[in-house]
Amino acid sequence: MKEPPLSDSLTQPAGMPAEPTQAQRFGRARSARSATQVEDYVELIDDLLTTQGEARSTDVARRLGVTHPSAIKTIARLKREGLATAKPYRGIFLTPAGQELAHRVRARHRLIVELLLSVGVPREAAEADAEGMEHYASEATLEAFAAFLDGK
Amino acid sequence: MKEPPLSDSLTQPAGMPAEPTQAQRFGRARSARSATQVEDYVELIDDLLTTQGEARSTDVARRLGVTHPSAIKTIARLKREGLATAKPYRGIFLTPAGQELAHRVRARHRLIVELLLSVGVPREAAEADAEGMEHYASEATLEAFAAFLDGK
DNA sequence: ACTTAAGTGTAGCCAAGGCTACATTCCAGA
DNA sequence: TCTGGAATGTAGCCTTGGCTACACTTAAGT
Repeated sequence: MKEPPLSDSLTQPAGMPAEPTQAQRFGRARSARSATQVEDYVELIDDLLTTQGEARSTDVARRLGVTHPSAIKTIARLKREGLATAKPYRGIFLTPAGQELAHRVRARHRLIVELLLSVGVPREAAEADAEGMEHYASEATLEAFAAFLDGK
Repeated sequence: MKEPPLSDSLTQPAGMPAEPTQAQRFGRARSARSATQVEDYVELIDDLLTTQGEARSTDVARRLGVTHPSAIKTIARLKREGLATAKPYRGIFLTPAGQELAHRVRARHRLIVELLLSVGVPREAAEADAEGMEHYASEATLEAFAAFLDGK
């Protein structure tokens, strides 16, 4: 999935038939969708590296609930994108870029879980739903969440 | 994408290495991801039918920001799944099941936008982010949102 | 009544991300 | 040391959901 051009964001005159705006929104959602995979993997690998000292493809597969060939294929994509490195039969490691991304993703995840909890979502549901929702929260939304939690 | 078995949900003893739980969460997120497309289309078609009186594939394509062959392909899927009907060169219509789904999806969308607004997310971001997040909100979360908005 | 542009449909390509089946490598215990 | 099972890697298939290029209807304007 190649990201669509996401064309120029002309501000829409109020009250106009806002088709382009809607199309942009869907476009943004599609881009986010294609990034979710990369984000989940990087976060998980970072987690494994810090808690277990190593990240092996089977561990990644098991934690994600997919078969190991699926995991390996995606890890290959991470390598292509310069986020991870791995030598055959050795573990997986993150490049600085990968680590950077992992930390950003984790912070975002935690923020969203916190917000969900603070509006009364049960812990289990908050954790589960955040797993999907986190990939769609824009900067503006994250800022608002932080401010809300702060002012509570 | 076929939905994975989503294996048995044994409740996890607290403090244990909660791998299965995490795998289940990712599994749930994957299922949700494959449903997003269907939900978006059904909601949009319903919207076009009520506001324009008809839903044509090019309109759907334009509103979603994709080419019309892409739209047609997905609409074919809706037909396969019994959510929509269409005769060549005529418009697209929703079956009762499709309408039911459309209404549920729209209600959910609105609820999420409302919640985001109520915690201080700017309108534009709320609308855009809801487009992606809505597909991941569980029943428990939606109930919590409703309760939160109610008690405000 | 024709012609033509817009709308609609079809064919075929690509990448992502699942899967199963099979091959290879590693390492621990006999 | 050697050997067998677990871990890892590869090959090949499927579906989804994008795309472009091309074909066919429909309907509108002259």
